[in-house]
Amino acid sequence: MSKTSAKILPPEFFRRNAVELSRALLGKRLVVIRNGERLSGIINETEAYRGKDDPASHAFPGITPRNRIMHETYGHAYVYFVYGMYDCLNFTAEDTDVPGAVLIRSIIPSEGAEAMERNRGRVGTAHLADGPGKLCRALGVSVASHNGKPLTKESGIFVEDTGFPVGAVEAGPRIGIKKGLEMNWRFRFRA
DNA sequence: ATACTGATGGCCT
DNA sequence: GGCCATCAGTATA
Repeated sequence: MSKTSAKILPPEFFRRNAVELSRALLGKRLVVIRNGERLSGIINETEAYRGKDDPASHAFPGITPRNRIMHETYGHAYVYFVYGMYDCLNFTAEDTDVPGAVLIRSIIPSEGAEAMERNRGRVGTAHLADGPGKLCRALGVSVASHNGKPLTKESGIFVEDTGFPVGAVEAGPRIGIKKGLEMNWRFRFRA
């Protein structure tokens, strides 16, 4: 039996408008290699963040130490720490020197679910990785270990196309922000 | 199901 | 010093 190998998305995949990239990432598989093990899940919820045209974006005020990678280049991990407790994972988008990123809000666990349960200190796949902070805990993603890394096999964090069928996509306002609520830049599909 | 709240610390002006 | 791109617990329905 030969298993059809999933294709790793190349950097060029991310080189586009963050809003378009948000939609395009739905159904793709996020993979993190941890202790030699593949931890992965299908991306089912994302949010787009841009630059000067987006008051909710970390990039809105201009370049700062934290958001630097959002401006510099596409196809990299932008990981930030919020609320004193949680890490959130984004993929940088747009062309070089144009700010933009996609926040990964939720994944449906596929490989390594048991390790994810341990990482989360919780039993069962329900609500294991259905939030930006939760999925980082589950996958072991943090600022220290992943921020600024290119999304490649060598980095141990990348995205694959497995041909997962995405049904109807719903768009709505982004979560947890107070500005930019008029943009429907949150996307998701139901499994 | 929705609504509220405390925890907890880095980032930015 | 104020503001968070969050979550788990609790309460209420």
